[in-house]
Amino acid sequence: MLQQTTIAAVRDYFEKFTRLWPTVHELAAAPLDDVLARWAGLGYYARARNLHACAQAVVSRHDGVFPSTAADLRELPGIGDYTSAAIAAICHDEPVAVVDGNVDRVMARFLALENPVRDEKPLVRSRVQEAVPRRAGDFAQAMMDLGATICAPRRANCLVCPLEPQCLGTRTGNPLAYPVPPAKKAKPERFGHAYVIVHPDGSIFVRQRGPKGLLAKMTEVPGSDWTANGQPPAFPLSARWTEAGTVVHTFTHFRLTLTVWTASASTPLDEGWWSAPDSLTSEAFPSLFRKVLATAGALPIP
DNA sequence: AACACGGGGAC
DNA sequence: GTCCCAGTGTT
Repeated sequence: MLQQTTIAAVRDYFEKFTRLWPTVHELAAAPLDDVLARWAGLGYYARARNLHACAQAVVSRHDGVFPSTAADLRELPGIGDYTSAAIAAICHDEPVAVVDGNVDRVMARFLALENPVRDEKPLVRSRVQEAVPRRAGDFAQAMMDLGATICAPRRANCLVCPLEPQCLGTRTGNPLAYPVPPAKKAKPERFGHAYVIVHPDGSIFVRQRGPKGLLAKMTEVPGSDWTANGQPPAFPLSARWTEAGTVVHTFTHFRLTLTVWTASASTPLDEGWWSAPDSLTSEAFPSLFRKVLATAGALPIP
């Protein structure tokens, strides 16, 4: 959950997940759709699918017990270089380099890297690896906490930093110049339409998104493709359609503006289901579609 | 190596 | 508005 996501955003989700599925066996046995529904709103939904696949792999390949080494952990779904090293170091004191975003920043400053740290991964990893002491887990957490509290994104606090005597960044006089940001490109704009069909009994017609790509397998309301040019709406059924407003949502790599349309109808579309008002909040809606439903007046403003 | 992949909190 | 978060998987 904490991959690219702050503790503040994760905390409530973590509490609910561990209460609902306290063991790897229970998580492995849970339907994926339930896991996705509980993940809804947290983003990066591949993590939820990986978490579920990881639990199943631990049960099927490892008899329900997590492997102990970074190399073996690295084979599990959703466990990459960082997470495998963090588990091995913190749980078992394996002497491996644990490099998260905090450590990237600390090392970019410590080494005064002139290139974006993304392009210096091998160097950073090897320099951290050389420094790993006997208490590898404590070292890993110390480095991450140093980045989180002292060598922070907008403040370096060099006066209280234990690495200051050997830090090249502070020696340049402007440690905040590091890490050098990668050249960023503008976010494209996309546009589309969302169709909120309200049944006379108050339920909303929803469906599941496709198995791949953005927001895969999450719940949505019917809508158009999201293209760069604004197209007129193509309503999915004949009814009295009303424009309820627009929703603007920023994804990682583009900005989307959806026009929200509502109509009353009782005929379902090909694929999907009617979701009653009571069940609407437990559907696997990403934040985008929560905004759409709020704009349509079908959900309280989140 | 570059890109796809969400959402929110802090400033 | 911008930046960045205890990154991973795919191409």
